[in-house]
Amino acid sequence: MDVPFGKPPVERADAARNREALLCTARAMIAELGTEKVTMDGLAERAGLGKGTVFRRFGTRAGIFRALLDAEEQRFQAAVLSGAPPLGPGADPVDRLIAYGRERTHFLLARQDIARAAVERKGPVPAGGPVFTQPHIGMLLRQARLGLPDPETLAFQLTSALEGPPLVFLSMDRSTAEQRAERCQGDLGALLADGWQTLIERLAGR
Amino acid sequence: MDVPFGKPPVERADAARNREALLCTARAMIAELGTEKVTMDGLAERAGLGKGTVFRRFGTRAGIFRALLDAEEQRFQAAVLSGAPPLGPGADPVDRLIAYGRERTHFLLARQDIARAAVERKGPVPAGGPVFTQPHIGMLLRQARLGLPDPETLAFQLTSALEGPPLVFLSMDRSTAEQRAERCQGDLGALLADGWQTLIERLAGR
DNA sequence: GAGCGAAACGGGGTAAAGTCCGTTTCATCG
DNA sequence: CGATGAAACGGACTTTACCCCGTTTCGCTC
Repeated sequence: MDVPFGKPPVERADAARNREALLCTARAMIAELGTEKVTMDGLAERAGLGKGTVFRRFGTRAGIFRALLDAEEQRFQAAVLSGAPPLGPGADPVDRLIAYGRERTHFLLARQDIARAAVERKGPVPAGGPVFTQPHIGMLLRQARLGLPDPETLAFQLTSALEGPPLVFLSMDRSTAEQRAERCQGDLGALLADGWQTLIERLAGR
Repeated sequence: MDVPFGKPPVERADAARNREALLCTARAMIAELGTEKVTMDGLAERAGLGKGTVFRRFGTRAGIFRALLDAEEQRFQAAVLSGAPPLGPGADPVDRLIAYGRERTHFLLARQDIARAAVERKGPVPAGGPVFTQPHIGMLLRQARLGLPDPETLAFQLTSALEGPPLVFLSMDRSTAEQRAERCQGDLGALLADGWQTLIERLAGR
């Protein structure tokens, strides 16, 4: 029985350089064309690299966007895992749930285009987000001791309620959402965050 | 100002015949290859028609699956709009909410492959489902007079909690879900239905 | 600083969705 | 019936994600 990964065989210098170049070019293209128009060929050409390289680096189109989100996602998760309460550990679980949802809503909404482009269209879960969100919500639900029959499943559904709107269901033409936001004199983020809070508070019987 | 559609210019005979043929062929191909492997070219060829015809008929790949679901979806909606309580009108709104979610869960799960293939990967909402589900949930939430600050947004999020798992988030390799189902000695449908019920009951303060 | 194995690169190749437009077929009306 | 305009058809064409594999570069070792 051997240790699987003694060292994650450190990335080669050229590879690292190219990844930077690609991410940088990607950001530029997104800024000037929008995520829709970023194509693998286009990106490769504009970065002065081969198409094969792009795929080797990111595996899939969505992979590029995931990579772009990665640094921020790390910071977000760090804030949750070891930051200040109520988002971080230490606060009451229900308060943490509320804080998590509010924060996550704004996080996703602020990066909606890229986040949406980062969801893999085939294969497993919309990667990245849910992978962290679901277990976290599950843990907090259990800690909160709300007498729920099946916290796991509920965590699954709450994850969907939280990330679904920004990631998937909000793909409805933006107008609908924005219209409602205007009618309610609040931005969409606030609406969703408040909705989440309501959901959790009721769930907790407050 | 003229009346927009005096008559929805009745479908031409050949068009109707071809649509049947295509739907029929599609069903056959799904049964024997799975939804993944159903391609527009393949379908056209196997039905002995041109590719252009397939697109004219269904607009998009997802459109085929939507068409396949359509009849059943109609029946489902009819049961909700004018069937027997508690799914249909007449029962207490909260009971209707619970019934709706339970029924919808099973409906979607029983057709998961096709339902998933029917979601449009670009453009507006995952068509079909949410378009009906969201307003319906919204209506029931309002009727229930639960003192919710913003039933509309909540309806949006609950729709995501309800349809997200079967349609999107459950794309996680089936194993995960099934493992949990086994561990909990219940099928996934029951788990999700119970989860939904819990969510609504707590929301209603029961 | 030359050799070597592994990793990265490049870009042509494939498959599948979706578009276009010239041709064919249908339903209607004289 | 036969003409006629609208709708449907077909299949070549375009675009893109993703694959493959021969070639190049890197980093290490002696």
